[in-house]
Amino acid sequence: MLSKKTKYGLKALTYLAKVKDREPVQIAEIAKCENISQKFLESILLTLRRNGLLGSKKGKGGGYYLIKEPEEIHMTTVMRVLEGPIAMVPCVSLNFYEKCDDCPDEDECSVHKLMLQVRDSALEVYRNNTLADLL
Amino acid sequence: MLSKKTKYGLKALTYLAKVKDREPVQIAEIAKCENISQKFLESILLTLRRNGLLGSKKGKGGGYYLIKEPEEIHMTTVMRVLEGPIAMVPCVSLNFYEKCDDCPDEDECSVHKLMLQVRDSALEVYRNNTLADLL
DNA sequence: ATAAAGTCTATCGTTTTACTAGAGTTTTCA
DNA sequence: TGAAAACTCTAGTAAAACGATAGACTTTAT
Repeated sequence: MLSKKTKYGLKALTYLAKVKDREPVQIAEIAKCENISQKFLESILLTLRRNGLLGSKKGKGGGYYLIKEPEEIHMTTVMRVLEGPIAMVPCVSLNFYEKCDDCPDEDECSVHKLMLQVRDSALEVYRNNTLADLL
Repeated sequence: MLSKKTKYGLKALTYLAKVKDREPVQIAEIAKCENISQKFLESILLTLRRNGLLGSKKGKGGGYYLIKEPEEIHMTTVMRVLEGPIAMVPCVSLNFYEKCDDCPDEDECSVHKLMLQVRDSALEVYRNNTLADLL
């Protein structure tokens, strides 16, 4: 299941992508328009900023804004930042690989075989979509 | 993330698919060979049986066995039984559709757009794989 | 009859999720 | 310059899900 965190994060990014001239937008505005708990959204925007997807401006008239153009923001990045590994199993993860402690031989493992395909197909979708494609 | 339940279930199905003549295999044997907690495996095999994927024979010499040929067992079925909906979000689920309570318009929703594609690509993988393909 | 094996219900500890509280910091603008 | 607006950050928490375990019960082969 997609976490609410990812869902809200995507919605917020989309919202910000529609803003003209990358003017900073206040958390409260996004939260209200997208029906998101404000405090929760705060922490989500914070992680997006820490991971280089958003910029922020403090003080009166401040807020969050996109740092890159929507065309440059790939869904692979967004998903990895918000949701974590794209693979459903660590043993087929590109960025977060981990060997299974059960499972003596990966090449013989049916789960491995199947999940490799699932990862590749998901990856293709995420690679073919930027934030601009979702507007 | 793929749940252990699904992982173990898949391994057990694969194990059973390799058995000659569909002889019943005891839980303990599968648990031992695949490094799975026996009690946990019990409950998994039970749900597989309840959902028509396995048969069981009670008493001495009993156990679980495949009810269909591996070629007839599609991964779509297995995944839905063990893992639940294939879609990452209820609003794009074929079998478990639910409207989002936030989100006024699905067609305008960026999450919806993206997750539709992810669902379709996953579905294609699961449709193209039967248990026989994983041996 | 007895032992082997599946069935079923209940429980339990841990982790994750979704969210909240509240204090602190920075910036703007009157 | 000072007060208000707005972001930053650290904790914490309730509820749900997950992974696993315990134990009593039922069925069947021999």
